[in-house]
Order: sequence, then C-alpha cells, then structure tokens
Amino acid sequence: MVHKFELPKWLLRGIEESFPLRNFDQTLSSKINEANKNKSKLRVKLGIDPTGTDIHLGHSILFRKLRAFQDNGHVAVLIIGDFTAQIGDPTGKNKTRVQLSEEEVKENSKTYLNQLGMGKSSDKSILDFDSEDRIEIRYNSEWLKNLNLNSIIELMGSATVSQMLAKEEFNKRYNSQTPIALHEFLYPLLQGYDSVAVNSDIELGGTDQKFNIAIGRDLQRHFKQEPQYGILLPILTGLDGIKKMSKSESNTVGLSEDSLSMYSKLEKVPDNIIQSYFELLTELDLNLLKENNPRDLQRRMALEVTSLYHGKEEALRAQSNCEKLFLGLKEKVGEIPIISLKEIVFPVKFFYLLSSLNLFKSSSESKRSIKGGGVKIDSYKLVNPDLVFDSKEDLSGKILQIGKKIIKRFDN
RNA sequence: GGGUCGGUGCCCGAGUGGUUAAAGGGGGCGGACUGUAAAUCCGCUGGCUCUGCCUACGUUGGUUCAAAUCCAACCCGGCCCA
Repeated sequence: MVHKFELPKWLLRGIEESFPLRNFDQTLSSKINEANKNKSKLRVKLGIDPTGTDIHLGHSILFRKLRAFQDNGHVAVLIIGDFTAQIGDPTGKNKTRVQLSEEEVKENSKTYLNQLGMGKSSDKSILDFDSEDRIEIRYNSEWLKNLNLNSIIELMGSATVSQMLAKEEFNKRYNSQTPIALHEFLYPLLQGYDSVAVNSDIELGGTDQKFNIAIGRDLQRHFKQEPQYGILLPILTGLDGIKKMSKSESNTVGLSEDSLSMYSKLEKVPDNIIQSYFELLTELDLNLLKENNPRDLQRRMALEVTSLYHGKEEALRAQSNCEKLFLGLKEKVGEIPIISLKEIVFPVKFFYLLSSLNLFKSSSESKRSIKGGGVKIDSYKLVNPDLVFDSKEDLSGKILQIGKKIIKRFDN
C-alpha cells in the first residue's frame, strides 16, 4: 500500500533540485514522518570550506535551510572542511585553487562560526547553537588526516576518470586547456567520504555540489550505509544580476555589513533578480510578486532582508535614511555609520585622508575618484584632491558620500 | 622524457629595439539620464602626500646609449608522441 506523504512547507521553499529523483517526495517525507514518530533525528550535513572570511547572502540560503531543519527537530551536522580546504574544491573556479595554510584555515573557521552566530542566542543567529542536541560541528581533518594509502586507493577506485571529466567544471577546464591537477580529483571523493564519516541522512548544497553529493551517496553505499538524500539549493545571483554572488566578483552583501549599506545595496538590485531574492532570502508571501511594481518590490525585499539580520527597527531606520540621503536631506539623517578621524594627522590633503581611512585601495584611486566628481561632503561635490583640511573641526560631524553606495559620518 | 606552440596590466588581447605606464575590447569605478537599476552617452582605470619619483610585459642573467621586443639558462602551461 502506498502512502501519500507531502513534504512540509518549510522544507520546500526554494529547493532547486533534489535526489534520488525517483520518488524523492515520497521517500523523504516518509522518512521525515518516521523520524518524527520515533522521535529520532535526521542528520543533515552541510559542509563549508573555511577559505574566505565573509559569509554573504548567497551562503545564507544554505544556512537558513539548515536552520529550518534544526527548528523542526533535526541535527545540523556542520562540517568544517579544514582538511579539504587545503586541497581546494575545483568547483566554480576555472583554475587550480591556492592551497591554504593550517593557520589560515583555523582563523577562517573561527570567523565563519562567529558570523553564523555562535555565541549569540538562537533568535539572533542564523544557526541554532543553543540547543545542543541540534548542532554538531565536525572538522573533517578528524577522519581525513589519517587516511592511509590503502583507503585512498579504495576511494579512488570507486570513481572513474570519465565520471570526473563529466563534471561540468572539470570538463570546462579540460576543454579550455586549463590545467587540472591530479589531486583535485580527490576532492569530490573526500567530500563524499565526509558523508560516510558522519553518517548523514541528507546533504544540503548549492546546485554546483550535485556531483559531490552524489559521490557521497555512492561511497555510503560502498561502505554499507544508507545513501543520503541530496537537496540542492540555487546559487544566488550577485548584485550585478549576472554572475553568481561571490566575493571575488565583489557583488556580495555580507551578513556582517551595517544596516544602511545592506539596505542600500539591496534596494537597487537589478529587476531580473528581485523575484529570486524574494523567494530565497525572505519568507514573504510570493503572491506579492504578482501585483507590485519593481520599485516597491525592491524596497520591500531590502527591508525584509535587512530586518532578518539587524531587526525590524533598525531596518526601517536604514530605509528612511537611505531615502533622505537620496533626496539630499542630509540634516535629517540620524544613524549613519561613523568613521573615526582619530588616526588622522592634520593638516591633511583630501585624497590622502580618504586613502588613509581605507575608503580607497590606493591613493591614486582616491585622487582619481575625487577628480572624477565622485566624492561629496555634506552634499557638496569636491573635485580638488589636494584640498587641505587644517583640523578635525573642519570635518567632524559632516557627511561623506562616495559614489552612491558609501555614506559615512566623520567623527573624532 | 622527446617534439612543438605559448606565458603581456583585473581578464581577453595587440605590440617584435627607441615619444610605451604599453593599442583595442571586456570588466570595474565615477558622472549625466531614470522608477533605484538596466540601456545609452561622457570621463577615469599600476603605485607613491605626485608638477616629480618608483615599479612593471613568466624568472634570472646578458647584449645595447636604449629591451615587452635580441641572446642564454631556468620555471610554468597547452597540444602531439612516449
């Protein structure tokens, strides 16, 4: 007799793809039902490689889904790929990734966990670190570090070269005559082996993880475990509306950004991505999308996302500040991120001031920007980079605007 | 390991002895415009507290008044062969 189960709503939103394809809904929902009935917990794996330091909205999709599992009683098995990070996942890169040192990896893991809200109460963090039975943090060096050659050969024997070359990223590189180092083939196998090591029931990942997650299933079967389910979530398009959100494209919104910059970036996302941001980054009713015009949708989405990370009140303030600034009503603006003049030695030339405050990458760039008319103080465009400010008092309390995105208030 | 082609700025790519910080394009940044954005148009796009100085064409050394351009060795990659 076939039971007709439905996957719960909290799980469904924003899923791009899932597998095993056959009867995914039926088998997974019966599994969830069964777990609920037996009060057992599903182990939901999500791996991150501590390669960078900033978590952005693109990553948040995965973490929020993981949190949804936690909130529904399951265990988030967060794997810090401290070992695999040293190999480098070829995914999404067209070139061999630089290997990271042990220290870098350690440092990065720490900042990752902080950004995910470790140490904060669960209502303010992305993942629930409070409920001990719902979070398990594992470092994959634990089991990968001491694999001996025999085991490695066993792993390698479970996949073929043509399987590897079928993988899109490898394929691209192979065809475009870009080098693929041999050890990169090991990456999917090791990630797959993580699933074996933690005995995962479900693995979450971006759509680019399909291959790796599938390898996990193969390996689990090989090691006589029940293969995991794969849930693939979409890759978020970046602020440019074209490429995927990624630090190297500088089209990201970081979770740790202040409310004003988060809001102001989001309220001007290109029209073509509003819908996906709505669906993937908020819990708002998707029916809203049918009626409203793009401008209203952007504002609504920006407000909602900013609220998630800064609270409703602060998000509203960011919204109104943003609009006031656009209208040039500088006096009314209250909460603008402050930039301190403490370290500055006066008198100081304008361009040098801005580059010393790290508002530009170089002093030449600062100079260029000023000449090009991109910098305003209290709404007045200043185009002379060699302008000299004699003392702090000339600046403190004034509002600095660089282009349309950066807004700061000077403070001593 | 052998043969062969190649390595230029964020990326692609021109340049084969001298007004070359290096054409052109892309991307990025800024400005105008607009519903913010996009599209379009215009400007900028190595660094330096800068009327000048420094560093740059895989690396190192050499030839020359002068090198991205010539020579040598080395490193790295693609392809073909083993």
